[in-house]
Amino acid sequence: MYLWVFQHSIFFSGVGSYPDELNSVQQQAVMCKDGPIMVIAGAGSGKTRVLTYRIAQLIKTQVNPFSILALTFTNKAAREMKERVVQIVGGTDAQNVWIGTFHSIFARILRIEADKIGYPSNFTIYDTIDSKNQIKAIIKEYGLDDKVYKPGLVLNRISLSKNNLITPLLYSEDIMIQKEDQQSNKPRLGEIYQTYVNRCFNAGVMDFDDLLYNMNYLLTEIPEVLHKFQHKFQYILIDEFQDTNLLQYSIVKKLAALNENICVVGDDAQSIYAFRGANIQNILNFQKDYQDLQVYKLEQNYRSTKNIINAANCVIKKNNQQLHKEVWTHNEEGELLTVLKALTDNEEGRQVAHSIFDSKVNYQLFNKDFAILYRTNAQSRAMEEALRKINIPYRIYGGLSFYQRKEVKDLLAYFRLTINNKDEESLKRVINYPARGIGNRTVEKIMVAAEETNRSMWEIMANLKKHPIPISSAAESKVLDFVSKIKSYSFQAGTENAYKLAELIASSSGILKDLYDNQSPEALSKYENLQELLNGIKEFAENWHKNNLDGESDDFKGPYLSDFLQDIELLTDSDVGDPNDNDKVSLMTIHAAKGLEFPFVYIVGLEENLFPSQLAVNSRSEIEEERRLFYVALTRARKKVFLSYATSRYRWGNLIYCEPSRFMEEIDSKYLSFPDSLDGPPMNRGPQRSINWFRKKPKSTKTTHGHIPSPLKKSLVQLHKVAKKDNQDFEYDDTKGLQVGMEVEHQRFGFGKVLHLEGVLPNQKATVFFSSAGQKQLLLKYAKLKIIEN
DNA sequence: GTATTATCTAAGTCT
DNA sequence: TAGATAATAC
Repeated sequence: MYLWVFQHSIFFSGVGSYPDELNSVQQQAVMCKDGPIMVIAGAGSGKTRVLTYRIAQLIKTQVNPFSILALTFTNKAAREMKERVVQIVGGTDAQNVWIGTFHSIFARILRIEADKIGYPSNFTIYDTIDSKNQIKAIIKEYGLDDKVYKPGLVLNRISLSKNNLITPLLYSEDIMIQKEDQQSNKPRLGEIYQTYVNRCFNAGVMDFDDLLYNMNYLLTEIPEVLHKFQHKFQYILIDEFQDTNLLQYSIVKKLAALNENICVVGDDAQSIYAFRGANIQNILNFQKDYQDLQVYKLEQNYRSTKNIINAANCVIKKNNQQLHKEVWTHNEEGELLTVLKALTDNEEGRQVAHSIFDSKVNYQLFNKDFAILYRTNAQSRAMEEALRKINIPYRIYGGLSFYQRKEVKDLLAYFRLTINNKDEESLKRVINYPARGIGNRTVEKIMVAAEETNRSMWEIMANLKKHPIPISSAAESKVLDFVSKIKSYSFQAGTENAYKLAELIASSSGILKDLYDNQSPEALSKYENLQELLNGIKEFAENWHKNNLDGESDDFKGPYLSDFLQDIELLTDSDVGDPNDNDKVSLMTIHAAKGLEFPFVYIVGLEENLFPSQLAVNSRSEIEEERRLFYVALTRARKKVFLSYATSRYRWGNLIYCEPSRFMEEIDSKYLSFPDSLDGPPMNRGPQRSINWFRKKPKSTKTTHGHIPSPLKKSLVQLHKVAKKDNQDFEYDDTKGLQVGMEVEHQRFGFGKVLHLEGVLPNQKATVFFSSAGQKQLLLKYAKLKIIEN
């Protein structure tokens, strides 16, 4: 409380402006309190700063934090915004502002209002994998060819329809759409769409798009809800407005219709989600829809060097479709952008890794100062391997997240089924895992019965006694066992603490045992992942208690399992960071990098048909989107950009030759440097050569940077020691002369004793007993065992 | 109904 | 290359 007063007194002493923190345009955008406002914010021009100070300023002028709504696209952006508001106005007020992603805020509202549109408030959420599986099942039932009706494409089309407010009915009535589907030989897409929507509804489930779609539906169909939230949210702020689609815009417009206190911030040059229905048109429409709109342009960049800004401007200039804007900076000129050329994708990885190593030493930087950005997730592997080889810690954002791993999804499916018995994808996932004798035939019959009666599979299963279906009595009793097991979980979900129940489910469902009994290394790591998930729940429960102490601290046992599910359902793994251990190189797609900044940025895979993507090269508008993507990538960097490409790479399992990306050529060469190839790492060099290369100062840094910092030598020696140690331990196979009875060490299983040997050398197999992991059969050429003693 | 093996085929970006 | 699916054996 004291803190709160203190913070506010500082505030009021500032007479309401922030000359030290904000430039004049930023100040105007912050101080202009009421009415519609649009801020066109160039890259690095302090857009988040405007948003956060604006929220602070609103609170300062006595606006109730509960009536401020700030919407972002990513959890990360939301979290950062919240943190920064906390810094300015203090904890309590900031916590009360509704800051979140479109999806999470709407999910929160829908939980409260779900019954008004026929959903249970405990609805569960399908992620993309679940949605695809559901669609796959429908395609199969219809007897259609899933090579024509590719589930991913079908989902895409359904998603785009929802985001453009096209219902299944409108879809099947639209002549253009029907013609399109006929031409692409997929006339039954509309039917699939309708069935998919029905199934989700019957299962009490929403997919990502439904969270938006149903929010809009709620506001359209239930006037009392519309009025409630129109009155509640007096001030609305939207981040990354250029990425909103029609559906999102429709919702926002409805919410803001009463007060018209809406502030949108965006940059058309950074619109990179048109493929998902994002509509640049929204920016233009906004000007039409709000006649008394105030527009502010932020053009001064505070992030990057002149060279980077100039290079980025060269690129974006090639686009026809754009609002006029001139981004400029007062920052230093900085270094030229360095172009790296490699022969293969793996070589590219090596060069980038070595260049990072080198820059780290030359400029005395941390790992976390570097980011490697790529167009597609598949490119991360070469980078990972190279970084691992020279022992540079890294962290991958995106890709297959923790929550998308099979074993994690399996356990979560039990949780989801516990909370929402009707959740069909979760049901199908675990009904026979671990194996309990309910086979495909039985499941199919349940699905048929569900389809015929327009009910969920669960309802069929739970009413087997009253409404039998043609399955064997053995199968029936197994199904009933399963039903009663889930029912007992569901019962406990209302009384039991999340962590306790989660543990109970993990063990009594048999998942943990199944993995434990299977002694393969894969199962071991899956087992560990589940333990990690359980630990996560434990931590969640503990934090939850801390955060809710002031509230209902009576003898409340919560949080419940449903609280945990709601907390994680919309998380992606970029949200599961470990804050204590964050000195790591970041690897991510450019899409994921939007809104972030790093001192040194490596943009890799700059090749035709990769970046720009081959799927985009045939249309002007898609090429422009790729170009904006490149613009986003360039403007992530503060100090220096490296552009790299390979002249060949493996794709679809075979080697293809690549040409440098057109985007590189669009940068005026006066902003580029091409290091003499002799100075770069030579191809196929052995470990000896690479060490020499490290020691030699590369030309690129020699010409642009004056001196080598003095601790260079020391760090070099240290880093090499680490790298070497790692290699010696497990890279070399020194199991020649391995005999029964010897003590060995394995990278994962630790110490063990050889019980048995069979086969001859290239394929020799050993049976080893490990104290920590039990008995294993290992192929020597893969296991990389190390002999400890005889 | 279950487990193992063989074959296939997919790889664009996110909530 | 790896994960998913189909085919096969048990």
